Amino acid sequence: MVDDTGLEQMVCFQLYAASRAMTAIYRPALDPHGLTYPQYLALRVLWHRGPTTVRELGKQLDLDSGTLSPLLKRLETAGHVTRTRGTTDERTVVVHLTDSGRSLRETLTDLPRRIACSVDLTEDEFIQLHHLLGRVRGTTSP
Amino acid sequence: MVDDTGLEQMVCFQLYAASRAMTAIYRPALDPHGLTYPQYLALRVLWHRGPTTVRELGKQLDLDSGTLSPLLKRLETAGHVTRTRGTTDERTVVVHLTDSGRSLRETLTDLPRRIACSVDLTEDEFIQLHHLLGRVRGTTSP
DNA sequence: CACAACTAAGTTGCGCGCAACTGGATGCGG
DNA sequence: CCGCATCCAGTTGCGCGCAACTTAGTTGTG
Repeated sequence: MVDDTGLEQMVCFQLYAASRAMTAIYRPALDPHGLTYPQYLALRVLWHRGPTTVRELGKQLDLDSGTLSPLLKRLETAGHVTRTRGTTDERTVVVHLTDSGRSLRETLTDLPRRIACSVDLTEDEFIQLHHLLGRVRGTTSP
Repeated sequence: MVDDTGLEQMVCFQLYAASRAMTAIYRPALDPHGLTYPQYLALRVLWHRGPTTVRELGKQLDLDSGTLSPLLKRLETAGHVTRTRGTTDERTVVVHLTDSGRSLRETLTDLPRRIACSVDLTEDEFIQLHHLLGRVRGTTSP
């Protein structure tokens, strides 16, 4: 099982493959609503925090404006959010949920739970995985 | 720390963010050689297995021809591999390393070790993480 | 106040991922 | 041997990610 590709490499590939596998699990649930997984993540932040600047969305999701600007524009044309210039600082753009965007929260409310059930990990394993991924993120991003 | 976004959701996002963080760590090491992380993974398979069909590469990397065909074409124009039709089965395409592709193996030989050092996890934590990611992959992909 | 340094968002360009499809090769049942 | 389902790569189209750059607005400093 452990071949000569090296354990660390394997971990990195596993990360890469597992991440894609997880978003693949979300896809069939999000597709009917015309949402992608990153769009869903952006909506989650908005559901959680209310009106949010692009910059703050970027901090929460670890994405830059090069990714977020087109993504938010698509969410806007889909009718889920509006984008308005900030009043005090006109450089910023504040993203607001529309009724459509808010209503998605309820229709998708039990999604994470359903996903968790389809992934065969125990509660403890979820916590361990969460902890380890947090450490990877913590030691790599700063 | 655990807010109302739900633990499973957090794990999924952590996976998504950690995967991108890891490939970001590889980037500065691969960039000078004009390689991307997925290209590096494909080369690893070729280093490990020798001449390999596109289909087998897809199985190893969990990618389809829609992703691999252009990737391999770029590796070919970069001079690292050649692609030739299979002799017995002319549907298949066998990917061979060139001298250039083989030489990369030596220049990048200690890369995983260096990456592992820059990620502050213990040996045990690497093993745990590897195991948990394997379980996620195992329970989601089939 | 003037002006440089900085910042926020957007744009461009490129390489993935993945769905949907195409075309050529293979194999298998009749 | 023929026709038809199946399989392998490749192509197309679209949405990320991310680097590099642009534009517009803000802040700080003399």
